[in-house]
Amino acid sequence: MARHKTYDCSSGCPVSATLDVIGGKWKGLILHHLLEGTLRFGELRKRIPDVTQRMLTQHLRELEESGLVHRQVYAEVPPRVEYSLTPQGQTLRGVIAALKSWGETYLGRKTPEPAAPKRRLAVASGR
Amino acid sequence: MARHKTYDCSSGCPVSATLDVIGGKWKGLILHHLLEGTLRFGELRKRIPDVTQRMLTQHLRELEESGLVHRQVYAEVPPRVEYSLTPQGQTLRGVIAALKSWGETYLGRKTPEPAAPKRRLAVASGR
DNA sequence: CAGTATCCTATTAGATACTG
DNA sequence: CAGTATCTAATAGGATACTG
Repeated sequence: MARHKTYDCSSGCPVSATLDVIGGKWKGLILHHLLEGTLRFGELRKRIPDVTQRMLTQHLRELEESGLVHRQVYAEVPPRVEYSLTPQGQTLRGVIAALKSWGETYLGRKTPEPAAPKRRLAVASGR
Repeated sequence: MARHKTYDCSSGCPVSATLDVIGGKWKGLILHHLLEGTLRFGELRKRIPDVTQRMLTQHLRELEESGLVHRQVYAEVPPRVEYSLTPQGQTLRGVIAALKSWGETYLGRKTPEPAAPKRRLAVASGR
């Protein structure tokens, strides 16, 4: 999501810092797939059908700048570019796993659209 | 971030689902503070100085709609509203902890602005 | 194949003022 | 105190066309 700038809760928001890095619309997915191995640009596209070329490129660049993804360009023709996780990127495995596991439970417990119970009503007599 | 809509990788992106729910600019922080106990609106503001009133309200509403936060309104004057995590919200504890822990290491390993090594250079002779 | 370049829309967030 | 209402600015994201 490239919120890498303004971040003044100086050295106090590791939670936000992590979300800044992995919180783009497709970054979770990209990381998830790269955790299973090196992939070429086109292979990533196939695994994430709804991402546009532009967004995939952009997010990969951001992940690269964050030091999580390595971009290996082979000087061939046709060109070949392989993406893989850096050692630091690999350390995200546990985090992604936690997100995935929680999400599975959350999606399981929740019907797609609960259509809000009634909105704004939860009053108690003051004590 | 309220990307709760378009989400067609039907039942396949629990990672994204989780990020949709906790990925707002301030949601991680809000959740983090509420994990330590019930807080009033104003108390949350003090703990997250840079959030605007509007954003805090909005994110709290979204978290409430996601079923993670409970909003308790006391019919007093001056008004008092307390926010706490629902049981489902509590289940996020491990996730937030993982984000926090990873973020601490990440921030520790990374100087604020590495000023990019040289940009776009990582070629290898094709094999 | 693996991108860039443009253009454009939608979503998010911030500032400021007002209120039950 | 705990919000709403407006208005505006900044970003993120998408569509499409073109290229080394």
